[in-house]
Amino acid sequence: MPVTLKEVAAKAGVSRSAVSRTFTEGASVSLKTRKKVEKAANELGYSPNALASSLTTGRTKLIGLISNNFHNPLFLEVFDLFTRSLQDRGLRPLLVNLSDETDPGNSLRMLRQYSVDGAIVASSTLSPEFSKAFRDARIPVVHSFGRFANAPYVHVVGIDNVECGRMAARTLIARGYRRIAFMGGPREATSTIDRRAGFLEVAKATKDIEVSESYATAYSFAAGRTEMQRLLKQDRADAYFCGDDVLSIGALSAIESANLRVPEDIGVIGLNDMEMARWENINLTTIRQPISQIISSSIELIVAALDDPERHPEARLFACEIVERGTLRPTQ
Amino acid sequence: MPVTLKEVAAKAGVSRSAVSRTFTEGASVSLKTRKKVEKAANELGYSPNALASSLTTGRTKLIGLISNNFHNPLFLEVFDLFTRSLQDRGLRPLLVNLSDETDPGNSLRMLRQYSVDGAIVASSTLSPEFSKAFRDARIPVVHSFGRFANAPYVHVVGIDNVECGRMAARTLIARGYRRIAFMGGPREATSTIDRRAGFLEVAKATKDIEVSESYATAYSFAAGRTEMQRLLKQDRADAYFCGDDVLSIGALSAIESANLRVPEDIGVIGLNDMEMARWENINLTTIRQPISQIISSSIELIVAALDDPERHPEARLFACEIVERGTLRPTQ
DNA sequence: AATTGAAATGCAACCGGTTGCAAAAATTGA
DNA sequence: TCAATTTTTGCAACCGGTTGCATTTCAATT
Repeated sequence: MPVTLKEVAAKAGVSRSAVSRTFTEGASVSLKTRKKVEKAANELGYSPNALASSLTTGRTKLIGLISNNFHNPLFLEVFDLFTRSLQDRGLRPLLVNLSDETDPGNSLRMLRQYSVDGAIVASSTLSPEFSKAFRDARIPVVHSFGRFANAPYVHVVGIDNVECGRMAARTLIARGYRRIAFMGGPREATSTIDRRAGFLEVAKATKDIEVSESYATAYSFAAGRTEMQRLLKQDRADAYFCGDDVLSIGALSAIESANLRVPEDIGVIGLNDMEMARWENINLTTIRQPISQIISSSIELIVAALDDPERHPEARLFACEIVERGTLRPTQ
Repeated sequence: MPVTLKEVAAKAGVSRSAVSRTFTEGASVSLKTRKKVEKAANELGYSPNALASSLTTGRTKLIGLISNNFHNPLFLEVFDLFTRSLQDRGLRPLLVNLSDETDPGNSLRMLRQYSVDGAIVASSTLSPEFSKAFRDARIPVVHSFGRFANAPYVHVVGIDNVECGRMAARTLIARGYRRIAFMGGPREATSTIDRRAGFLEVAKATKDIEVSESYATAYSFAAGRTEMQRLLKQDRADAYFCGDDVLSIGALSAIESANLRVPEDIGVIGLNDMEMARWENINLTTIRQPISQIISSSIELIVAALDDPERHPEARLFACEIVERGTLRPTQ
């Protein structure tokens, strides 16, 4: 049904090569034939079949966008930015939802079948096995929101979670909180592990500070609320660093339900600065993750990797900053 | 670099056709050659190139997933469900972000270049021109969250927005609110228009009810808050039906900031029942849109349309229900 | 053992493009 | 004006598969 090269060639009275060349950047065509071809193409409503051409060029301009974070509101912003930036560069996101997948095999196979030029793994909770699988299949990959390493196995773009943990601890201490605690997300996520490490490091190095830790079962509102309810029944801390904003908001709601005041009775600091943190009825003090920088950097990196698949893996880290809102006391 | 059919054929000592047939459902191959081929394929790590085969079969199993709602948290759930269901059926979502696009031409061209088998337009605010453009290009399309019509131009799956408006009005009236108001999203969105119509219809048909209306500039928290702040300075109503949950939450925050009590001083009812409405510190009474039904029905419809592109366009509507939470007084 | 029909196989053409190469056309310089 | 270049063009082969058709293989039947 769709118009093909051949038909355009026939109508324009030129060879198929000529048509192909008019639609190929930098190919050698005279102005005269180009005009003829363009005219015919317009009249027929022709547009080249990207998939057919990929067969010979070896490039599909398809990029696998792989994630398992379909419940973290931050990721709506993430998808928005990724899809727009990819589109702007003429690349197409093939979305892969890994929510209940643990084995990279399937998704890898699928992305190979569609000959994606590259893959972006966007997740802080996904096992590194996924990125590794792509690397081994020689598909350029960047792991966004991944874990930093001095000698990364694939391109990694993200934040320094250890430093975020330190920053959180320093901030809580500076506000005069003495009994501080880390409330993490899933124990096995590298982001949880790193944030905890930084947090404890500073807390333990500071005298007169008591520190404790606990874990919610997921990065979700319900998990945060449940965990905070449990904590409130016990011997609670003065301030909590929650592994993530959704978790913090869940915790805040538990605190509120228990008729305790924030930030006077309990302080809370989150991480991410997702949209809801800004909502005036939530007004969460948090650590901002510069997602638009992370994403544009990821795109830059994947584009570079497309040009040079042998490029040495690189880790790019971005600094985070405290966003002052209402859930922490002012500095003493 | 990737292994091709030819190599497998050589290794297995059979023709290329034989290899192709072993990987084609229902093709005629003897058990013996199938074994040989499978062995060779496994050893080489072969998996067929879906794009190359689409050239002859005319099917890519690619589905364009088109949306402009990258700021409505509901759509994270929507994307989650769509991508999973598509994957479950062996279809692949090619994501198109239409956020700042007003002309269907570009996206249509792009999706044609990639020979998508079909398209799902997931948006309540996108102009019908988009779906029409696909229909005209003879690409099967379903418009999810689209506007109902008796003789729809394409497949449409969604809710009866007019009926939702009526339901909202009836509910507010039943709770004893007398001065009720509609706070819509963008004026031009069909969802806004329809919800308003149903709301006014019931309100005007009920005696002793005073009704008014106003519009926020977007379906967003900030827009809802701003609009409610404006309303509070004026002669305000007793209860508001907001065009959407995010809008409602923005409105709630304005009410709270003005030290008015919900639901005693002002009642609010939203629409969507997105995740945040359930959050205990928000606890929004709202009208639930059955998104998982809408989505599974959309998928069903697109799959059917793939099989029979000439299938008559059909509109499927789903009933909504009130989700009772804390922002409306109990029935008097 | 011969006949028959069904199942399996390979050949070759095709899907919609791209591209190396040689021939043709246009341009340049003398 | 003509030879030497440079640019443009078309041919034909190829990318990685699929498929109609004729041929071969196999099992069932007599």
